[in-house]
Order: sequence, then structure tokens, then C-alpha cells
Amino acid sequence: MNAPAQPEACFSIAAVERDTGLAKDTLRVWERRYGFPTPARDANGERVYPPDQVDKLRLIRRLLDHGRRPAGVVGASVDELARMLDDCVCPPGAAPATREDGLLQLVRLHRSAELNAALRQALMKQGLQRFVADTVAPLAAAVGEAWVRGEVEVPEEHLFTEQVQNVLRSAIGAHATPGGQPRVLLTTFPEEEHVLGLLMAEAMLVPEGASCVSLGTRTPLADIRSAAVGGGFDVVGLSFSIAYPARQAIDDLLELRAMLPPEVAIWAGGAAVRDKQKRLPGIRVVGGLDDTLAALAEWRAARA
Amino acid sequence: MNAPAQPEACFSIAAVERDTGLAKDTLRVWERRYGFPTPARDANGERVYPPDQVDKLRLIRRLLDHGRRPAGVVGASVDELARMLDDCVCPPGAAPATREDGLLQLVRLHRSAELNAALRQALMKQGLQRFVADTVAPLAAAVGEAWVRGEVEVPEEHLFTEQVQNVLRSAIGAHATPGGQPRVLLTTFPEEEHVLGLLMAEAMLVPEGASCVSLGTRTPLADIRSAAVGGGFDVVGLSFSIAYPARQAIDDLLELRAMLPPEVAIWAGGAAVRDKQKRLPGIRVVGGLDDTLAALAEWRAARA
DNA sequence: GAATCATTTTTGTCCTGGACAAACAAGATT
DNA sequence: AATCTTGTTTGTCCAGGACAAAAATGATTC
Repeated sequence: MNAPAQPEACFSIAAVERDTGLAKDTLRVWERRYGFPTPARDANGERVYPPDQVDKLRLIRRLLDHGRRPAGVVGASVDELARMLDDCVCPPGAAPATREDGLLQLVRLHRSAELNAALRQALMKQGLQRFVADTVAPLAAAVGEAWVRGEVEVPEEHLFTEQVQNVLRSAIGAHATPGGQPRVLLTTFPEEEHVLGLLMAEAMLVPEGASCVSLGTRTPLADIRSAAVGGGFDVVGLSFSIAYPARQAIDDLLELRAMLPPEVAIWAGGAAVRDKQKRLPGIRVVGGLDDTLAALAEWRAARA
Repeated sequence: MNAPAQPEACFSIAAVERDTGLAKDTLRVWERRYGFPTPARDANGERVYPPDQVDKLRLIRRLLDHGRRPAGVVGASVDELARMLDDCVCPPGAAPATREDGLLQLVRLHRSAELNAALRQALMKQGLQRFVADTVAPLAAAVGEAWVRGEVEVPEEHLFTEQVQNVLRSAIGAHATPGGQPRVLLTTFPEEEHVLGLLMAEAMLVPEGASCVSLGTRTPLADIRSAAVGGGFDVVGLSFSIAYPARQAIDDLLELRAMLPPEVAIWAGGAAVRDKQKRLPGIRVVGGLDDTLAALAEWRAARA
């Protein structure tokens, strides 16, 4: 009946930038170089992107985050893109998910209450640290993959993040240990807006008696410095998601290292810095959640 | 000793855009029209902004958020800007803060544990709803004003947000009422990243037996629609901070109204939509936190 | 075969200066 | 007091050129 569905559902270049994370300049230069996207023009000569091209741009964005290069993906058909996404996602994991499958089914809008109950139950059963390492982290990875494959909608991923946040923040609050050592400042760089990595790290550290202060995401470099120095912290912990450009992570970390006094340790964790230890002198690369505990033990041993 | 302090502390135009929220195009056009800012150029001819100009741009940004126009503020001296900020901030409140003064002192990096304890204590004493309306909301406003006046640092404001989040999310989780009516979907538009307004609304609604699902911030319009329809919600609640342009809030809300079936109510709250009820037919403008309860009562009365 | 280095290609970001519509202020009219 | 001009301010968009950082490729050495 409603043939054009949403007749007004067209996107300005600013709207596309918001929705896809691709800069306006990038969108224009792709059009010039690769012949895609091909927006229409309005009466004023300004670009008007149809929804299907925006969807395709979102796919492309995800492929770039997984290491593909524009020449290979901009201009491919939607089918080809979908095939590439399968290639990106399946081979590394081999086992395509097992235990988390059950929970993954609950990442649906209409099942939010069930997901919440299941998460709290798992937390009770496993304790905070195992819950984070064995349930939350694999589930978050599974949701990310499912989103890449289009099996999970944007609002469902949002909802998942919110619910995990609720559970983790409650649990962390219940473990409060004032005066513990070391004093850890947790945050992310301004371009990184994913908060779950931070919360998971905090959840690993707090039960060990460390006293964590989280600034949340997107803290400017200069402010991280002033907070770390002014607050008398022993460790600054940074979290990087898969989408953070590895090169920039390294540059930013080295710049922060130069700004901070040497007695303040820097711990960096997340997909973008994995296996980059040799390029990051003076920084402790945390390879995974359990490695957080190793880093903590090392710090305490060095202080003993 | 260290004469230039941070010799490398200079900003590219992209860094300034991140830190101030002013678009690159805007920064360039201000330079052309008003003669400010006046960045140096690097060897490559690209703009390099000194830190003091970035600080001034941040002041200007805050004044614009308070309704000033660029012609009057871009190009004024820092002293004049500071005076304008006092004018903006003081007159409306008259009483420049009273009860919250004590808590405001705790919004310091080194007093985070005290702030956390004080918040939890106030929550216990007042109950969730009074805590939100009488303590959190005024305190958040006071922190915002103190930030405008430069009395609170960026990391301290971040920390404040984090701590309030921790307390509110714990408390909301403890009130879980599955199956309650109405079913409320809470989120913000993609340009709005402040989360406290959402949490405060949720904290008002949950004790009344409403069942709230929060998607967090920055949900694209189309996804709000699909979530509301697919999840069978009765109400969609949107939150707008003072920084959200009023005009865009109205346009976006009307667009969402047109996308949603009429039986789904829209509630909009926050500084950007206050007093805009007459321009928002079909939308319930929530004037303040206590008005949330009135909106809820209206909805239930209409369904009775 | 793997690691290091030099060269070429790819790719994102920045530049200038012009254009224009939406937002706003102010005055005129009902 | 509300609504409708008219003029000014202001943010965003455009084109198309330029360039450096990143990645791929190939050459050389251990």
C-alpha cells in the first residue's frame, strides 16, 4: 500500500556523516574517485542520499573497520559486500559461538526483561570477574559480529550495551573498596566512545582491591594528564575498541606517555592495541581481561 | 624551567572541532568574517591553533549555547566573555545555589569517594524520586554553571556524570517492575550525547510502576521508529540538553511524530524544548522532572 | 624464509573562496 | 498582542586542487 514507505526518508550529507561515521570530505572524494555513492541533488544543488545507499555505506564502514581497503569495497555490489563480511567474521572464530548462543537470542527488543534477568543470574552464579571474562566479553563479541551480519538491529545493540552497563555498574558499586592500591584512572581518548571496555576493566580490578576512578569516554589528552597528575593516580587505563585506528592509538599513547611522569603507569587494552607491545615502550599492553589481573600483580610485585 | 610548558600542545582544526564542537567550516568562516580565531600555519600551510585560543573558543561555544549570537561574542576579549557568562548564569537563578553548595565542593578529582558516599546517603534518605528531583537535578545544573565559569575542570565534570550514573543505574535496577504499564522507550536523537536526562527520567518513572527500556544516547530517527513499533511501546521519551538547538529539536520531534503511529505517545523533556509546547502538536512537552509524573498520570487517566 | 628498507600507490584530510537558505531581529500592519 | 514584511546574520554546502600519512609492493640482506 505505502509504496515509497517513507517518502521523506532522504539524507543530507551531514546526516550521512552522523549515521555512518564517514566524514563529509570522504563522502565527496569517494564520489569523485570511485563513482559511489551517487546522491541525487535537491533544488539547491545539494547532495541527497537515498536510504539504500546509506545502508550500503554502513556495510562499507564495517568492512573498513575490519581492515579492508576502500578500493576493494567501495563500488562492490551489496551481495559482494555481504560475502566479504562473512569472510571477515567467520574464519578467525572457527567455532561460531556456543554458550553465548542462548543469551544472544535474548538481545531482542521485546526480550529485554529476560536478558536483564539472565545477566543478573549469571553474575550471581559466576561472580563478577568470571561473569565479565566468560560471559560479557564473549557475548559482546558475538553481538558485534551479529550486527556486522545484519542479524541484530542498531537499537538492539544499543539496548544490549545499556543493560550490560546497568548490571556492571551495580556490581562494581557493591564492591567499593576505598583506599585500595593502586589508584587507577580509567578513560578513553576523545575519538573512542565505547564504554563497555572500561567497565569490564573496572569490574576486573575492583574485586582485587584496586581503587578505580572512571572518567567515562572521550576525555581530551590534556585533561587525562591533569586528572592523572592532580588526582595522584598510580595507573592510567585506556580502552580501545576494534574500530579505533591502530596507528592513531599508538601515536596517542606515546604522546600521553611523554606527557605523564614516568612513575605513572599506562595500561592499554582492546582490539586496536593487541600485539602492539613492541611498538609501545613504557606502556603495558593488556592482552585480554585476564591479563588485567596479571598487570595488576606485576605492578604490586614491582612495588613490594 | 619548562618555559613553554607543553611545547607540543597545539591543535589541528580537527582537534579543535572535537574539543569545542564547532565545525571545521564554522571555524574557517569565523576567521574570514570576524578575524578570530587567528591560527598559525604549519610547514604544510595547515591551521595550528594555540591552546589559549581554543580555551576562548570553548567560552564562546558556551555563550552561544546560552542564546548569544556570534557577532556579539566572537572577537570580544576574554574579560568581556567572562562578564557575559556571569550575566547569562546569575540572573535567572537569583539564589546562586544553597543546599547543593556542599555537594558541589565534592566534585573534585581527589574527593570522588566522598561524593559517591554523599550521593548514596542522599539517595537512602530521600528515596529515588526526591533524590533525583531535589538533589541530582540541581547539582547537575550547578556543575554545568560552575563549568561555564571555569571553576570545574573537564575531567571533573566527566567524573561527576559517571558517579551519578553509577548511583542512578544501581537504584533503577533495584526497582525493576516487569510488566508495568505504560511501556516507555527512552533515548536521545543522534546529536544529543548527554545521558543524565534520560537516567533521571527513568528514575522518576520506574518507581511508579512504568516499565522503561533505555536505548542510551544517539539513536538514529529511523531506529527509534523501528524500536518503538517493533517493541510495542506506548510512549517514546526523548531528552534534550541545553546545548541542543531548539529549532532542530522541534523539527526532529515533528518528523518523529509523523513517522510513529498516533497511538504511540511522545514525551520530550529538557531545556531545549521547555515552553515549546504550542509548536509541538501531538507531543507532550515535559517541563521538569515532577512534570514527568503528571504526564504519566495523564496517560493513565486517558487509558482508564 | 623472515626481517629490514626503499619505492609506489592509495586514501583521508585540509585548503580557498564563492554561494545560498535558514534563523534571527526589527519594524510595519492588522 | 499577534502576524506579516524586510533586511541582516550565520552555518553549511560546493568544487576541485593539493599533499602527507598509511598501506602495498618490491628489493635486499641476514
